[in-house]
Amino acid sequence: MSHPTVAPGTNFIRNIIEEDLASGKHKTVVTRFPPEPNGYLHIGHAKSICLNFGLANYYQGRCHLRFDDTNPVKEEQEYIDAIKADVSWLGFDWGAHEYHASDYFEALYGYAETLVEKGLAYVCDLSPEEMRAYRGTLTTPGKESPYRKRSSKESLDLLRRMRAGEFADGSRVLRARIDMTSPNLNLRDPILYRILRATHPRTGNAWCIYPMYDFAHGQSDSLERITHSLCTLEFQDHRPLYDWLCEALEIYHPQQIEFARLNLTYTVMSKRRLLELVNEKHVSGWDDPRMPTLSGMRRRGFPPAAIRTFCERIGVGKSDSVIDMSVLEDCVREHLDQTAPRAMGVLRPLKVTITNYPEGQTEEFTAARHPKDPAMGNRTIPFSREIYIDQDDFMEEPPKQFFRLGPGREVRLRYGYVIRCDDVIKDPVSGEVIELRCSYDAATGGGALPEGRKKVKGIIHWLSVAHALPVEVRLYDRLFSVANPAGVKDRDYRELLNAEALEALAQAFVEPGLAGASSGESFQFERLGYFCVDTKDSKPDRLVFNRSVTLRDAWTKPETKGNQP
RNA sequence: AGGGGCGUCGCCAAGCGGUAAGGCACUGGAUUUUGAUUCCAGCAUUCACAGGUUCGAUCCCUGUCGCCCCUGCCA
Repeated sequence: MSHPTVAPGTNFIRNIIEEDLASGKHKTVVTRFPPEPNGYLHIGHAKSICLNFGLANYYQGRCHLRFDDTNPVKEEQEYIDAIKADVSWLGFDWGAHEYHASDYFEALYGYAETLVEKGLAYVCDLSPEEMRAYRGTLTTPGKESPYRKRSSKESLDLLRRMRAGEFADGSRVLRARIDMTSPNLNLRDPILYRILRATHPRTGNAWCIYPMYDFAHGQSDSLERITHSLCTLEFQDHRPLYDWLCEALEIYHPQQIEFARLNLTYTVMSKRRLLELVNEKHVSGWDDPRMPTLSGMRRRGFPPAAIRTFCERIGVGKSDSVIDMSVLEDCVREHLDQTAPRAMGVLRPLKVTITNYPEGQTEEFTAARHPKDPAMGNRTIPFSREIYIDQDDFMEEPPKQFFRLGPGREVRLRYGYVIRCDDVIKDPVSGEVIELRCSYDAATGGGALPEGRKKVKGIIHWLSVAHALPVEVRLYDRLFSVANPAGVKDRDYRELLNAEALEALAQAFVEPGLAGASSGESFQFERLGYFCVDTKDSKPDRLVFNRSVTLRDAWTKPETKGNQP
């Protein structure tokens, strides 16, 4: 089905599957990824996708993509399309197995009549407020609805008329007859069907009653012969109901297994909050590169393979956990380091004049596209009298540990000459350093080091002013300024957004060789990080690069790296 | 005594009665024309705590403590 991914590590779910296969309970593994199309997929969904598809692949079974579309007021076709695109991009193929809970509406309704006929469900006329009052509380039992004693015959008639549209929205519901005194609230005669007049993305106005999650999910699993139904921890309390319904209906009974959802530092994972960030324009959209959505990460330049590696690396368990963002960043670097061609880019240009280099002269240096992959070939980099270096690579009063450029200091231009800073030119008004006047050592070209010459420790990137390609670079960082924005008491998470998560640099430059870079293509800007051509705003004559992630940096002090707890 | 879960290194996570894998982070050091990569080395005498069973317990039993989830006609 899908191309092989990372071999799954051992975890409690695999152990269960191994036992089921060994005991003969199952001969094959059938899983499913069941998104509700009410938002875009995020990295938390990726964990579930990789788990479900990964398990199916590993055991040579199959994994279905099933939309849990039972609430038409929140669901949209746009989300269905986006979800499919994201799952494909992540590298998984559901083949012919695309399903929708709405495909089963007729079958589900049939199950409802069956339950009524068996005396296991009834139509209840309590109002929502009354229903709440009758439900009891966490510590006190509920009360039975007066409609609970309704005959099967009457309930069946009412159910059919509910479907026929004879009653107003919210006026009646179908309930399972279980136990109003159960300590598990989900078993206090849960609602199975509600009356709701809303246009469904797929069934249009064919229905005015819709099944609840509990009466759709497990039944869909059963119809599809899912062997292992994996869901997140908050559904643990629903499992007794899942089981009760399969038993009551006497249908194929899949096994529900719960695992902990993913939490990542410096971001939020709830669809509600992500939707708010989009609607309130805190970000440019679901695919804003700062978002933890798959579409955001795609635009940010994260390779799908890196996300798969990440999902494998974090493991699967049942304890609430928060994964450090550095784990994801490491996965991204790991993949990009191997695949991204190198190039030089100057983010905040500082002009340098090589005073002893002939005016009008140009020469070209040759450099490998990748230090470890000769197959990627070479590139040529033009050099001339005036170059740009990054402002960060010069300090007027450098500390001893700083081995880049400073007054009177020497530094090596990557792939080029060793230069010495002779003069620092400042703006007479602002005092800002606006130009450096340096001299070069002609004997050091292309990395050469003449006999007896002291080795230069610092190496910096640069670009010839006359040849540099002007581009826009967008520096992205973590969305929030605190590790757990959703967990900060008395502060709305929106107040904790990292104002520096996006910095657009309109005056940046890159090697002329990048002129033809294609949309989405990734490069490593040497010494800076990985950058990709933005898929939305970049134009052939005005490239826009997004920073995917910085390089590891042993120089920048830890406290300035944004790693506070 | 509402119910359901969870508690192994800063963050994840293996482990399933025989004496604590691995990853991230961090700290040293080597290589390096990216302060990158790579490479070596270090990093839990201890598994929430207290008892018990056992020759032996992170793994079994009992109790305690801590954290998470559950009172939508959401999923």
